[in-house]
Order: sequence, then structure tokens, then C-alpha cells
Amino acid sequence: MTTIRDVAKEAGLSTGTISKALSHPERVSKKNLEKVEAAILKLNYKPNMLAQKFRSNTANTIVVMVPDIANLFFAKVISGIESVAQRAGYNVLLGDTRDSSNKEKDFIRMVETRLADGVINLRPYKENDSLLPKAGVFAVSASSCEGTPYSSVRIDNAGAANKVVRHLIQQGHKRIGVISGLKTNPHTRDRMKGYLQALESQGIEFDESLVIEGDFNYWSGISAAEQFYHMENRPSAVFCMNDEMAIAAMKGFIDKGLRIPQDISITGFDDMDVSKYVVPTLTTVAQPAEKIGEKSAEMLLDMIQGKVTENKEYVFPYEFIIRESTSAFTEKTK
Amino acid sequence: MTTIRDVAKEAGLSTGTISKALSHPERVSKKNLEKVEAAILKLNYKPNMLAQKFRSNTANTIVVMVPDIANLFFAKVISGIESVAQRAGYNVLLGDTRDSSNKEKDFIRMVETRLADGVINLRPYKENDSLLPKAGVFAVSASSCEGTPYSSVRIDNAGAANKVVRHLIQQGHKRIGVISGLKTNPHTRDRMKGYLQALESQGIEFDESLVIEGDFNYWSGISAAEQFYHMENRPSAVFCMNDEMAIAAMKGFIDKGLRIPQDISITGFDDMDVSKYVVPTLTTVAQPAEKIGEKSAEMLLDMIQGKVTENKEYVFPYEFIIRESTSAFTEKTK
DNA sequence: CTGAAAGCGCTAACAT
DNA sequence: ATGTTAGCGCTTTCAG
Repeated sequence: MTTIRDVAKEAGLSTGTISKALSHPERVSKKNLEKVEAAILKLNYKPNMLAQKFRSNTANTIVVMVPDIANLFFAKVISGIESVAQRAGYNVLLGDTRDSSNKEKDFIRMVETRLADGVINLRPYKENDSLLPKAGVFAVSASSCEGTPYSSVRIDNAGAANKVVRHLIQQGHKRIGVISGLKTNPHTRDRMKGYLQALESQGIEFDESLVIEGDFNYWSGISAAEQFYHMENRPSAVFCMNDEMAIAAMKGFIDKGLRIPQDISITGFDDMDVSKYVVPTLTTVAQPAEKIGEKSAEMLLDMIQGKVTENKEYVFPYEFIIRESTSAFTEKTK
Repeated sequence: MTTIRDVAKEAGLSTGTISKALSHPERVSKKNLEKVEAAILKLNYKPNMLAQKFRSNTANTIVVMVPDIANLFFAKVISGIESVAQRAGYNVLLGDTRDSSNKEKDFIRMVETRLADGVINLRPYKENDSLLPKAGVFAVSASSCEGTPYSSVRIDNAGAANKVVRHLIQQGHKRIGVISGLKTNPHTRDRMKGYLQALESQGIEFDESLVIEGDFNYWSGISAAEQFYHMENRPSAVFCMNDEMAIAAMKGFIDKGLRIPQDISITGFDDMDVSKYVVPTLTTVAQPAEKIGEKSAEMLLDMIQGKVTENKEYVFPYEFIIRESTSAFTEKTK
């Protein structure tokens, strides 16, 4: 292995000069700079970045904790994070936690042990079930929920849900079902809040039996659709808390012979790519996933670099996209 | 910052003992082990892993280079990589290259500068356009193509394409269109090879006009469908080189009033989750993405740990999944 | 602008 | 089993 000392010897200079030539070339004479370059080339010298980081005590690395990297929404957020990090000369360490707080602990430890400078968490904050915030570790919560007690970036989930449901109501729907995420999930909570607000503002009474708990995955959407299908007084529209369940529900209803949107309107949440592809295309809420990632990374870097000290919350606008899966309520044409 | 020396002082032991207590607790007396533990707890000591890595000259990190992390197939491969790496105590650094070889260079440099021990590349090997293999950097190509000159993990793309097309032919189709990836893409090449083999083995002459070049993205599928639609002698089946273009093509044909599969059969490649959701569901080839990731990581770790020295190629079985988007050829019922 | 030298926090001989 | 000590490769004063 060739070290900085070898280069120094080859160039007939001191290690200090080599070091400076590498980090602050403008403070080294042109003549010596050339010598250094030549020596490096000749010896094929590659600085040991581990030593560099150790010595300078800065990892230039952030870790991203994600419950499931094979989830397109998360992948997009990460993509945004990566691009900002890269531009700033930071590396991103991937922390697939599989929703295990044990693993989260390991990843947080990385910043405590100086392997990383900060962490971005893609799992929304939940009281009594969160390792963050933690003193001494810079962190931001990306795609967070209301009331996150550390820096966070999100959309107004409640507001978006409210908007969707109001739209449905304005279309004449009165019995509006919900396929929710797990009830313990913070996003479920926020979106539920919006649903309730919409009903209330329009003077519609809440009917608990119209809420079926899902888990944000495909099969729970199928199963919920089945349950709705067999209801005596079936809702004329269903607000699904993500696109995956919405698409599943559509499939479930279609397989039972219902037409969408003529017989039942469906809305999703997230605007995955697929939502444009499915037949009928899905009315949904678009979250700027990539931008959420970018903003999160920017905020974290600002904290790491000491440009910002207090916690901040950044709320992105969402976009309500009306497609083919919803239509005005019409009396059953059984 | 509290260092190992502080702990030593607090515990009344030497730094050497503390170090050993941390790495080889079995070689330290129980009594002292307790003292160490107490001191660590009291001082809230966190070992500086940067120092550790520097000293031991091992990063325990692998980097994954991916052309686009927001591509579900890649995300799944990464998920597999992560789980193996994690289990082995390795971290994974994410390298979103956006298909730029400049960025690839930076990431490869990470292993040259000891920041990482090896690299997994998700971009298939292409002659005269590859920074890998490179002396001194352990690497494996995941989801690779035929003829990759370093360790690689893939499925038999040509074989899979052959199988799909033969199936179509056995169903009575004779004019079989292709929506390919970019012609320069190695996977396009391998799959094209399978297509040609299938035609030849069944005595069907190749018609170049039936191949439309796409780029693996949605819009290219739409545009290709449009072109096929306007052909005088339209094919009765279209082999698409990935699911995204297949789904787009279906949408394109449906919007023109064609029925799938009655008027035209469509096949995909990859078996994305969506492919089960779309209407009609898509006949396609499933690649074990997660397993490809796992195997790649295992191979890389074996190389890093010196268990394996020569290059290996691992070929996973694929799965041909027949769904609703294909059916037997019938004379036009115009 | 350059060189000398100290030392970052830790590990791993080696000696005890 | 434990302590002592010499660095790992680099950066960064501090003199010159």
C-alpha cells in the first residue's frame, strides 16, 4: 500500500505539503503541485479515506432508515436524498429496518459512533415507540406525521384526506367507506382526521362500520373490498389510504361484477406510477416523494453543518388528482 | 468526547484490556468485564468506529451501484443485498449512478480508497463502457447479462425470452412483435437472442419490421403500441422486454379499442407487483430479484473474506407465468 | 510556502 | 489475564 509518505519521498517534499496539496492546492506553489501530481500518478497513490475521516473526525455520511426499501414511495424519497447528499459530497448508508426498532437502534448507533453524521428516518414518529429524537444525533423525519417532535418534512395528510372526501361528498356521495392503514399508524391517524373533518363540515354523520382496517398492502385491500361488497347498505365510494389498497379494492369489486366508477367510486393516496396505468385510472393524492427526500437531506445537512440549530417542520403541498375511478353519485341502477 | 482511555482510567484498567473486553470478551476475566461494563455505562462511552475501522483497515461496507433506485426491480435486489450484508455485519452504501459512468467512478473509488470493501453493480456489463472489472476491487455484477467478465448473478435472459416466444408460437401466433429495450442494452441483446432462437426453432422467418425499439419506460410502450396499431399487417402477439412497457402497450391498445388477449396477446418481463393487478393480468417472466441480491452479496462477501478467489457466474432459474394477457391465436373476428 | 512533529482513538504485539 | 507501547495514515499546528 502506498501512503502519503511514499508520495512525499517520491516528490522530495514533506507529508504536510502533500496533504495540503490535496486539500488546499491553492496554498501550495505551482512547481510543487506539479511534483506532487507526478508522484501521485507514478505511485498510483490513493489516499486512505478511512484515515482521512478518522483524522478529521467527520464521516461525510448520512444514514437513511427505511422500513422497506422495496416500497416505491420510499425508494423515491431515497432517490431525492441521494441526489442532494451526493451533490454535497456526502455518502448515504442504507438502513433497511424492516420495521424493527432493534435495527433502528443499530443505525442510530452509527451516528453515535461517528460512522455517520446524521440520520433520516422514513418511519413516521409514533409516541412511545421511537428512538428519535435523541440528544447528540442529528435527525430528520421524512414523510412524517403531525406532531413529530424533531425536524420533519411531510405533506398535510389530514388536509389531503379532507380534500378527497369533500370532493366525494360534493359529487353526491353520502356513504363513504374507508380502507385505512393499521389504526396504530400515524399516517392512518392523520388521514382519518381529515376524513372525519370532511364529514363533519358537510354535516354527514360518521358511521364506524364504514371503516375497515387494512395494512397498506394489496391483500388487505382485496379483503376489505370483499367485506364492503357484502354489506347490506354498501357505500357508494371508498376512500383508500394508499394506492396499493385502492387498486386492490378496484380489482376486488370488479371481480364481483361491480363497475368503477359507475357502481362505486374509489380514491387512493400516494399516486404511484401504476395509478396512471390501471383501468380505470385512479383518483388519488400525489405526494412529492423525491422532493420530500431532497428537502429532508437539505435540512439534515444544514443541521450537521451547524447552519441551523432549532427543529423545523416543512410541509409540502400535495396534489389532488382526479382520474377515472370516481364519478358523481347516481341512484343505484341495479 | 469520551475515549477508550477515559474508560480505562475509570475502570482502573489499561486501554488494551478495554479494547479486548470489547472485541474478545471471553479473553477477559469476568470481574474486569463487569468493571469495564460499569465504566462504559457510567461514562456513556461509544467507541469511535471511524478509529476502529481505520486501525483495523477494514470498512465492513459494500457499495451498491444502481442506475436508478426508484426502479422497483432494483429496489428489490437491493433489499436482498441489504439483508445479507446486515446479517454479516456489513453496511451498504448506496450509489445511485443515474447511469453516469462518472458517478460510477466515484463509487468504485470508494473501494480503492478503503471506504468500502467491495462493490455490487446493478448495471449490466457492456463492452467498452464499463469501469469494472478492475484490479484490486472486489466486484460482482447483479442482474447481469451473458459474457460478463467478472463475478455475476443473473437469470437466463435468452432462455426466458425463448420460452415466452415459443409459448406464443405454440398458441398459434406467427406474427410476433417485439417492444425491446434500447438496442445497446445488454439485456435487450440477450432477450432478442432468445426471441430469434424461438422463431428459428419453429421455422418462422424473422421480420425486422416487427421489432420496435423502446427504452424500458412507460411512454416508449405507449408509442410502440401506437406504431403496431397502425401497421397494415399487425402482429397478433407482442413480446415486451419488460412489464412496464407491456402494461403501457396494453393500455395503448385498449385505448384504440383492441381487446386483450382476444385481439392481441401481450407478454412482459420482470413480474412487477403491478402485473398481478392490471386488467387483464400480465403473462410474464418472474426474476427472483431479492434472491439475486442475496446471492450477489454472498458472493461479494466471500470474495472480500478471501473464501473465493476466481470469478463465478450464478444463474438463477426464472419462472414463466401465464396469466390473462395471452391466449391462442384466432382468425381475426373483425 | 514548506518541514517537522505531535497526535487523532484504537488495536495488537509483546512482555509481564 | 493484563499492561505497555508502538504505530495505523493522515492533518494540523507551529517554526522557519
